[in-house]
Amino acid sequence: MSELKVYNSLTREKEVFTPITPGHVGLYVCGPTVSGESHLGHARPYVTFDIVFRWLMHLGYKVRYVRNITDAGHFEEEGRAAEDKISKKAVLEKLEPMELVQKYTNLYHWGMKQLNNLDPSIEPTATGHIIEQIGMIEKIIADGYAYVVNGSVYFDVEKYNKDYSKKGEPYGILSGRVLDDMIATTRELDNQEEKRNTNDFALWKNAPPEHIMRWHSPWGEGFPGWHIECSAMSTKYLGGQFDIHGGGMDLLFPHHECEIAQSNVCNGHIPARYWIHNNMITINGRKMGKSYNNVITLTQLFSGDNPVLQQAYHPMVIRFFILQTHYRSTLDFSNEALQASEKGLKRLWEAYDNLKKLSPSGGNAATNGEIDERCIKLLGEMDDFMNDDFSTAKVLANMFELVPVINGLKDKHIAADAISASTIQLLQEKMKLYIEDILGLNVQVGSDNNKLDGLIHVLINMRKDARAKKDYATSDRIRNELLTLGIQLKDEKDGNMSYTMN
RNA sequence: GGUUCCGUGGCCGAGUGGCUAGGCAGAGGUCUGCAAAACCUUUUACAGCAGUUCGAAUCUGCUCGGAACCUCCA
Repeated sequence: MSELKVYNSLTREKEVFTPITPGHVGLYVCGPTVSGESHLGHARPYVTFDIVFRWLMHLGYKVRYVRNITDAGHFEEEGRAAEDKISKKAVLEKLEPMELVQKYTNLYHWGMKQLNNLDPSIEPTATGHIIEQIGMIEKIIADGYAYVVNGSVYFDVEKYNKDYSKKGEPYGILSGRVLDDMIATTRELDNQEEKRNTNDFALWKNAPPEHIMRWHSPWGEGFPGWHIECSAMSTKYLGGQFDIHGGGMDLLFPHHECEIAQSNVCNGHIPARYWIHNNMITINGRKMGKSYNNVITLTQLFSGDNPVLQQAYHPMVIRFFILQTHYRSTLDFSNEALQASEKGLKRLWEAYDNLKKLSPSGGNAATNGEIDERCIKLLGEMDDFMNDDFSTAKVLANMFELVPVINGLKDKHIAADAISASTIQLLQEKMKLYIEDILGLNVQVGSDNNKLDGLIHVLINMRKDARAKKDYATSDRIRNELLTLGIQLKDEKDGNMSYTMN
């Protein structure tokens, strides 16, 4: 089997993946800020890195997957006016930030479950690691790369850039930005007067009186800066240098750049060796994001309750939609595209169902060597595609090429012994492995559907009887009325009937 | 303005020099009491211009168009 290659944003090249500690992988992914509901755009990185997680485990690595919850520090952005109003109320009437955080954390977890993402190994919160963050800031100050002003602490980007450029690690190494150019072109921003230079960023912010979330620190009451939590938590759980750091492309600058600077000062390393970034989901060619007012939340997506949605979409359709493209390409949302995914997934899933029912009736030798070899080739390539920077789109393409073979065997268009028993078995094992374990596609029919299944079979038998008597009025009525309920009967070649449900 | 990237057939999307993914939609056919599904066949491509090459969607340059980041953001 080929070796795993990943595209490293740091070098802008596809590189062979070699873990620092043989057999183990440390994976850190930037998680959500839980001050609002997760939307379709958030689904992308978590599905993307769920695939990375699953594939690394499949390759036999013991993976520690750390994905944080940002539940501190960012709340001043969430509508300051509303916050001021709330602070005048009694304690129980007030918006308690932790209540908000809890609500959206729960909703986020629900969404991840719907999308069938595996739980990370550790899901640390920013509020739970204030001490570690303060510790890191103290170290940065002690080393001379940060300064205190009015109870806030800022990172000295220019000094860092000057010193670390000598090591070949200038500020901007990840995003390709050149500090001198940036100084010339930086926009005017608020609250910049405390900084020595506009590119400096906050490690700790002094909390104004109305700010609800606040902690004691050596510099007074305040809250951590926007980037330090990831450095603190990745260091704590994965070490000063770990294997993979992931997140959305929009985090590349400044978030990951700042993380590199902080961690480099504290730990003497660029924190991760491989940086993996997923691209955005767009809608009408624009990134889906709060500031564009074009978000579709996950609850809306699954319920259809949003004006731009023509219908509800099953979470697995969303997952399939995401997997049909490479993670580094933009993915454009449209009802048409999602409906195409819905149909495609249904087709794949039905073939997979058919495959599970096939018994390897052929002999050891295939009577149609051409098809037999083609199956083996298509299945074998899937491993190479995954190893080639997680090309799920190609894996799915191969699966779809196998669909006509599977359906052909089932409908007897292809002779049962056309492919060998061992190839059938391989097909069954590998499709299960890929569909369920690696791509994580799982269309739950539900275990409590036995009664419904029995009921439908009563109707199927009635229809069979009617057809035997050539009472087509009755047989059509059963079929048509079930269809209006979303249950579609299909007459099979051998006189049996099957059904699918929407 | 700077940094990074993209422009593929009706739609979505793979694809880094020759072997022209895949899905959805469209067309024709097989099967069926009729359907549906399935199966078979099939049409429409590589933004434009110039260059490198025996040969380019794929490399280079220019033009046009679009996006992300530079500010919270997956």
